[in-house]
Amino acid sequence: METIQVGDFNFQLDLSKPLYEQVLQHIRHAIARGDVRLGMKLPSVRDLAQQLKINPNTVMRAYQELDRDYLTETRRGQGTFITSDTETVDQVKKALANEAVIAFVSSMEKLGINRSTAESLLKEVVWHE
Amino acid sequence: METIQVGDFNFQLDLSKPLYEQVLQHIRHAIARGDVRLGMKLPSVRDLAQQLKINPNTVMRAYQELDRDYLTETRRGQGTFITSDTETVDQVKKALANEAVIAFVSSMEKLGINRSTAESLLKEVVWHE
DNA sequence: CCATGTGTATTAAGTGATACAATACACTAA
DNA sequence: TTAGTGTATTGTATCACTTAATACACATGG
Repeated sequence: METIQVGDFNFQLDLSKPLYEQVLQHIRHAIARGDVRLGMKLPSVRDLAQQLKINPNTVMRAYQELDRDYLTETRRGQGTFITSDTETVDQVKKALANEAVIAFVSSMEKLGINRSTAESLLKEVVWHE
Repeated sequence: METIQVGDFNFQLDLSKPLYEQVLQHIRHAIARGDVRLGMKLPSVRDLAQQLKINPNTVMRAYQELDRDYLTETRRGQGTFITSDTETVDQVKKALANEAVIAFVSSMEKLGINRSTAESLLKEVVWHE
């Protein structure tokens, strides 16, 4: 799997999921983790597309979704900029974390695994951070 | 979302995921939870298809995947039967649980959330079982 | 043997999501 | 004015999924 570095971002694209979704997630997670400077300008649609060797429309779709969540603000003729609002970032991060928690609990319930067993399973896992 | 009862199974199909995968998961989870009698016969391909209002080929695909994991055994001309081997069931259950755990940990890591914080988030969730 | 109920295989067709390509337009800054 | 942005439209291609129709293979019970 090829890794492409663009600015502060490390993209790893494959065909297991839609490309626009992967681009979206990479940037969203980078913002949520605090790995990028708030307020910074993202690469232009054409630029990122060229570096990732994908279609500009695909990048645009990812940027539009970021805009919808107010994680970025797009200014026509200028570019797309990461929000400076810490509040928004924190909110999105919490929402994503919550989704993951819900998904996990749901999986455990579907398998008929109770809370304490699930917690035990979690303790057995090695954590890379 | 419509619920269709077939034998011991409660199916809830939608268009968010492939149908064959949903059928597969319903049955697999029912087996893993111990909600069904081991050794029992599953509905015939044509029968289940008719009741779920989907194509027999789609059901067959689900059955074939169950067979691959040895959760069922298909006998030509007779039908598809759930395994009686508790070992196999337990093994599949563990594998599915492990997948879920890994997915959760991975999500947390991508968001830059550490182990103890993740555990705290989990504690806040209401558990329905 | 035959009828019926099983699973299996093949082929064709339709649909929807995704992605690409080409092009044109709108806005901003230098 | 020019270059660099985002935006919009239209068409095309591809792939996964699903359906449909049909035929075949095997097992069981009359």
